[in-house]
Amino acid sequence: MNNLLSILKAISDKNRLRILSALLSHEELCACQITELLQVAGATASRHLSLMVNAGILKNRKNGRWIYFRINTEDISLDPILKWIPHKLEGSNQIAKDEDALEKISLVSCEDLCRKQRKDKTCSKKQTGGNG
Amino acid sequence: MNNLLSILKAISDKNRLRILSALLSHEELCACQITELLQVAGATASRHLSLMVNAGILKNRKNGRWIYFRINTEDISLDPILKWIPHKLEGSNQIAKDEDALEKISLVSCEDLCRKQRKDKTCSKKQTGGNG
DNA sequence: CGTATATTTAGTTGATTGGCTAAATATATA
DNA sequence: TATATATTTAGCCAATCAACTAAATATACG
Repeated sequence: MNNLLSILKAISDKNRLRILSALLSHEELCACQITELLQVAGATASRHLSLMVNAGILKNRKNGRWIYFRINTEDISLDPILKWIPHKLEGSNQIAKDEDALEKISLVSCEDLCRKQRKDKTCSKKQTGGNG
Repeated sequence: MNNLLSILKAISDKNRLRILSALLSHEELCACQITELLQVAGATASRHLSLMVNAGILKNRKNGRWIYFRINTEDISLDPILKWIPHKLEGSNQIAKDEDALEKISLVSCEDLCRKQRKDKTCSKKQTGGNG
């Protein structure tokens, strides 16, 4: 029961459903790509991802500084729900937008993507010290 | 997406999963029977039930003072998950206990069950006035 | 109509959760 | 080794949620 509950809780959140849907059509995505897709702080994306890993829905693989996530296809007991979800997501506006965004994100290397995110983060900080 | 989310949220709670499991094996149960099963306040059971009705998972039917709930079998898009859940709940201790409890609950009429619950409620209240 | 009563709705409270920033933990590279 | 940097963890805050009690809303029945 607790196992099932952790699976259900891991997918009953908008952003985590978006992650799942992205990985159902993209095999493997880097943490920075997920962060870019959701447009949240890296720490926030990381928390969602580790929740899904802990629930057994995702697996990850480290490659240097980057960590790649994918659906855990080893647990075949998940097959039915992983098949059902995209069916219920058909026609979703959000998912369609995400697919567009993912196409663009996929074209950029993780290095470039992370550089951009670092810049975005700096710019969004309040300019307390001023620089004029 | 919001439709799917409301379904997932409606089943990603321990007590609501217990309700669902009970109705997967019992066709139809009265609000007072669910209340008895969960051992919560009637209002609490009612809130869980209406959440599930709003998500489209359950339907209800009024019969005099009693309201009976059952799985909404009209929405066939729910079939896959309704089949998957009991599979993932196999071997759950909680569900086994619930099945035992339901056997006993089913033997009692709603009138008797509600009378018992009224009595329980009265007894659990603090005896502010005293009666000795 | 008036009383009893099953269920729902309102309103409150404590726990959980999703978001953020900052600090800690790897990893690559000079 | 020291620096840069991708990700995770920790700590905080606001929002959500599950539980309760009390009040409101049906419904049965005299």
